[in-house]
Amino acid sequence: MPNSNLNGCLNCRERSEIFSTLHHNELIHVDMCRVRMHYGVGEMIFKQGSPCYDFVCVTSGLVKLYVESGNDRKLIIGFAKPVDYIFVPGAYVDKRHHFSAMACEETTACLVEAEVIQSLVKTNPEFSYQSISKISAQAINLFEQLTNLTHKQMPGRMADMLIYLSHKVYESNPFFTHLTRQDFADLSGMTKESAIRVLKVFKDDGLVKIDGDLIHILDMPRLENISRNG
Amino acid sequence: MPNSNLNGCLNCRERSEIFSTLHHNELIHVDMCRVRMHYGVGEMIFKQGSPCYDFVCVTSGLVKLYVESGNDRKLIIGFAKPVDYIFVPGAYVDKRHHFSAMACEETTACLVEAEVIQSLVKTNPEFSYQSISKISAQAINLFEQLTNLTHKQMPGRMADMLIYLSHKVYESNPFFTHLTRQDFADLSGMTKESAIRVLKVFKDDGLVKIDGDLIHILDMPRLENISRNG
DNA sequence: GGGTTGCATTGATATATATCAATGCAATAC
DNA sequence: GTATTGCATTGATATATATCAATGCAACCC
Repeated sequence: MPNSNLNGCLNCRERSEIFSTLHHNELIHVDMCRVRMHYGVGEMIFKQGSPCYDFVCVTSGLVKLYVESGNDRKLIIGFAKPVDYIFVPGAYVDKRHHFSAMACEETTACLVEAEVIQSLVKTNPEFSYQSISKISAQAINLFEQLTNLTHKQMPGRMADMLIYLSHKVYESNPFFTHLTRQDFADLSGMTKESAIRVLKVFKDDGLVKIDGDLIHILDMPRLENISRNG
Repeated sequence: MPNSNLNGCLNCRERSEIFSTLHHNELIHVDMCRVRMHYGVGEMIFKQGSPCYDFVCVTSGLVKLYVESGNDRKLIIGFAKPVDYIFVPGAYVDKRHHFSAMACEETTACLVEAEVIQSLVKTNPEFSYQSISKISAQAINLFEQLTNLTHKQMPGRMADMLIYLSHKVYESNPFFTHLTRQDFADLSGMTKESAIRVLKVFKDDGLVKIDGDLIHILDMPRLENISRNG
């Protein structure tokens, strides 16, 4: 049964601001409709272009969100980690996904029918205000990503990415990551080979230390400086 | 008096979907709070980083929206034309503007205190749903812009830009524009010189005809092909 | 008319970045 | 134990793009 765990959504309410805006009976309703899913590393949660039926909330693991262009290049636009819900803008526009979501680690997520969530927007003003804030914040991040990727050269973009991973995704330094060099490249808009070369320079300059999956930013001020000067 | 024109917002309701969601008394209220402004070419309507006090709705002319990065490079992320309101995501996040708005032609716009609009989000579910749709559509455009700018080379980006101008901004072909070569460059993420060179190739290849401010796309299928193949 | 200003254009050159091809290297499969 | 697979790394090279410097050219000013 989907809501066999009685503390399901109530538990998440304590950890995610979005659920705190829901009234008790709304939360119960969401909880009833919820399906718990597990995804292995590399498994697709949803794919760009496909119809969007479900609202997805990540409860454990890590999910990368990326856009694909024709020539099978990818650009990672962000991550979802516990307890983030993935705002799907297409749900309010054309009922299609405009980016893909893939598990980068063993991941569990709750799915709720998109209709259920969207009807909350129409009945709960707090919830809709939260939704607007969420998508607004996402748009603001996209502005920054746009200028970073178009106005900076590779070292600046790589520095941005490392700082982003440390501050926003893993929230620690050093941090463990299972991201591949290709992911690094897809995050900073360059080829895998270029990513490797830039990282090598950073290592040689004593900016970072990379030990397998462990990344340690040794000189954050200098890295921030590289980010600033593009 | 701001609402000397009795048909003010009522008139816009007929031309812009966002106002059609407002109830009569809400519209009257917005109309009462509204200030009509005029901007000359090159005049700034609001600047990135500044506090956002006002909701802006363009009633005539053309406004470019752009983000600036440290090294005084710009990237135009879109335009607002009659009757578009400019959705300011910062209003729901940190009360700051995250992009700038500048008139590219003689422009008139109505300003309404941001608070007035934001309170409508909390009282009118139709209006908040519209707001979510608007910002969602904007986010979707940003995804596309991101991949266009990072995964395509100059000819592809220039083709995208010309198609965008013809289809979405001026909605005609040929079209008159007062945009400069620098604007073209800021739209397609390259330098002014590169923009000129790419345009020259397009002209020599018979793809477009440029006569001062008049731009004529002669071979749309081929231009779309260039856009697709990056 | 001559000067100034702002934008458009061109050419020469430097630089950043991608591509291609090869090799290394650890984990897993048989 | 050897083959295989997937990812990381390196070097050589080609290409895309920016930069710099100069010139053109129309509009406007005095």
